Amino acid sequence: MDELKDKNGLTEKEFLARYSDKGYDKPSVTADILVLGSNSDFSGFRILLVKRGGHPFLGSWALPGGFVRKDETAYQAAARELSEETGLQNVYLEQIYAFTNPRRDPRTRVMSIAYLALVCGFEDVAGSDDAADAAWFDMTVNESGIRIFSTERGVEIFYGIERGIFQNGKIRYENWVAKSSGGEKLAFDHIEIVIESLLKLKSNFYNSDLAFNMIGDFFTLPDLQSLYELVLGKKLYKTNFRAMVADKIQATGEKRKSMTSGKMSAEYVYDSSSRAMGAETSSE
Amino acid sequence: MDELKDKNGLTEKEFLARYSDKGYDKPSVTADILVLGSNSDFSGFRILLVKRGGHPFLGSWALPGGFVRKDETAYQAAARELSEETGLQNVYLEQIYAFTNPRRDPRTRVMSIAYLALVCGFEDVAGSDDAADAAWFDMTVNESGIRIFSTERGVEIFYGIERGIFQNGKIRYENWVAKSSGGEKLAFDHIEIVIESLLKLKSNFYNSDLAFNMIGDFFTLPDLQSLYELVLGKKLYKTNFRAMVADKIQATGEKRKSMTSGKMSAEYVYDSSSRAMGAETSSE
DNA sequence: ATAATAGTGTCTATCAGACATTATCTG
DNA sequence: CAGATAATGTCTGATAGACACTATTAT
Repeated sequence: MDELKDKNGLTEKEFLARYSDKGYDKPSVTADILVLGSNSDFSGFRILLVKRGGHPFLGSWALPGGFVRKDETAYQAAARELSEETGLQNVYLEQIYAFTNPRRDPRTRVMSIAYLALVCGFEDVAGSDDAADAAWFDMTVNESGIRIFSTERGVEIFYGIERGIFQNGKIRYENWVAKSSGGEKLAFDHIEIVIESLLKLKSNFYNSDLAFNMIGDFFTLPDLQSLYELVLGKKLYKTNFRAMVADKIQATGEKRKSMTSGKMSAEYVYDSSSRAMGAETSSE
Repeated sequence: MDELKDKNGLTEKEFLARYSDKGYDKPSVTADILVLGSNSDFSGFRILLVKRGGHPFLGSWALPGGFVRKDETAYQAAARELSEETGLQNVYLEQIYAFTNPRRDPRTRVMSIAYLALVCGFEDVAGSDDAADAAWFDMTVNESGIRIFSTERGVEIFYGIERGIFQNGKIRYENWVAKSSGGEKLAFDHIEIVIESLLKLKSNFYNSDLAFNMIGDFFTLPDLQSLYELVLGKKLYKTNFRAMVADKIQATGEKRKSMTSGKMSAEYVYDSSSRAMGAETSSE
C-alpha cells in the first residue's frame, strides 16, 4: 500500500514530506454559536450576544464565536468558545449549517460553521470574560418577524420575515428571509444563523428530548408545556401533550411552583432511560 | 455609522484597507458530494466514485469533490464539481455536514463540506472528464453494513456497521460507526459522509418529495414504492403507501411497464403544485 | 367566594400497520 | 390455465386535535 508511487515517482511518505499548500487561497473558518434558552416564564427566548469591539461591524451585536484553531474540530471550537463566554460545560451543541458566502465578511474570506447550543436560559449564566461586552438578550419570534432586545442595554433589533421560494432539483421549497427595516442589526449574516437554527430546532423539537436541555432538572408539566409552545410557536392541548411526554418523564412525588403560575404542580425529572433512541445527529 | 473608529482610531474603511490575514493558520476547504441514485430495478443504490490519481490515498476510490474556489460558495463548488463529473445540472443538492477533524487529510488541514446530490441513477449519466477514473458503483445498505462494489472494475468495498452511543447535553444518542475489516476502503473519511447522508435522507424521505429526484419524470406506483422501500430499508404496505403519495402525483392516463415487474401499470407524473411546502432546508 | 389553574376523561380525525379480495396480465 | 402482480377495500391501533369536567388553591 505505502509503496504505491504517483506520476512523479513519489511514495506517499515522500509526497507528504514535500507537500506545500502555500499559494492556495484558503478561507478562514469560524465556529459561531447561537446560545439559546428561554426566559423565566417561557414567554420568550433568551440568546447570548457579544458586542463587537473592533471592525468590521464595530459596535454591533454578534453571536459569540471565534476562529477554529489549528488542532481542534469546529465542534471543539464551539464548545471552547461557549465555555469561555458562559462557563457552561456539557451543553447540548449541534452543528446547524456551514455559511460560505465569499462576501459574508468584508475583511477576507471567512466561512462560518454555525452551532446551536441549548441552555437553561433563566438559570442565570455567568457573563463573558472575553469580548468587549456580552449580554443576554430577549428574543421573540412570530409570523411578522424576529425581535431581539435588551431593555437593560437599550438595544432593540428587529427583522421582518418574508417568505421566499427556491427550487432544488424538482422540488420547490419555502424558506424564510429576514429583512431589516433600518435600526440596529446583527453583525455579519448572523440573523441567518438564528433563522436556520430556529427552523431546525422547531422541526426536531416535538419528536425528540431536546426540551430537557432548556429546562431545569426539576420541572412541572405546565412549565414543560410552555416551553414546547414557545419553541413550536403554537398552543398545545394539555391532554395530548401529557400523553406525549408521559414516557419521557418521571414524577418525583414532590410538588413545586411552576414558573408560569402561582399554583403548585407535581414535580418531574427527565427519564432518559426509557427513551427510544435513534436521532440523526452527528457525533464527531 | 461608517464614522465609527476603533481603538486604533481607524474607520472601518481604513481598517479594511490595512487588514491582512497572513500568518493565521487557515484550513483548506473542499466540497465533496455523494451522488446518489438507484439502480434500474430499485434493488440498490448507485453512487458515483472517482479514483484518486495522486497522493494521498492514491488508487483509492473517493467521493467526487474539490476545493471551494475563491469566489464561490460551497454550494456553487458542489454544483460545479457535479456538473464537471456528470454533466448533470439542476440536480437536488443539499448540504449535509461539515467535517472538520484536523487529521482527516494527511497533507494539511482540509475541512470538507459534504453535499448530497440526488439523481436518477439508472438513466445512464455521462462519466467524468476530470478525474483519473470515475465510475458508478452499486451500493447496498443493511443492518450488517455498507457494501460498495463494481463488478465491472472488480472492486468490492465493505464496512461493517456498529452502533455507538454518545451524549450531547442531557440526551443520549445512538449513531452508526463504520468499521472496515480490511480490503479496499474509501479515501479519507468519505464513508462517514456516506453514512451521514444516508441517515439524513432516510429521516427526511417519507415526509418529503425527495423521491421524485431519484426517479424519472414518468413512473409507476410499484416503482415509486420500490424506491421508498430502498431508501427506508423496509417494506411498505401498498394501500398505505398509495394513500400517502396520492396528493403528490397525477395520473397521465397512459400505461407503462414498471422496472420491477413485467406487468403494465398506470403511469404517473409528479404533481408539485398540490404540495404543501415548508421543508426546512437552507437556500444559499 | 371567586377565578384561575392542575389534572383527567373522552370523542374524533388522521394515518400507518396489516390483511384480504378482485381484476388483470404474462408466460 | 396458472401464478404473479395491479389495484382497491377495510379493519385496527396509535396519536394529535379538540373540548368538557372535576379538583384544588392563590388571592
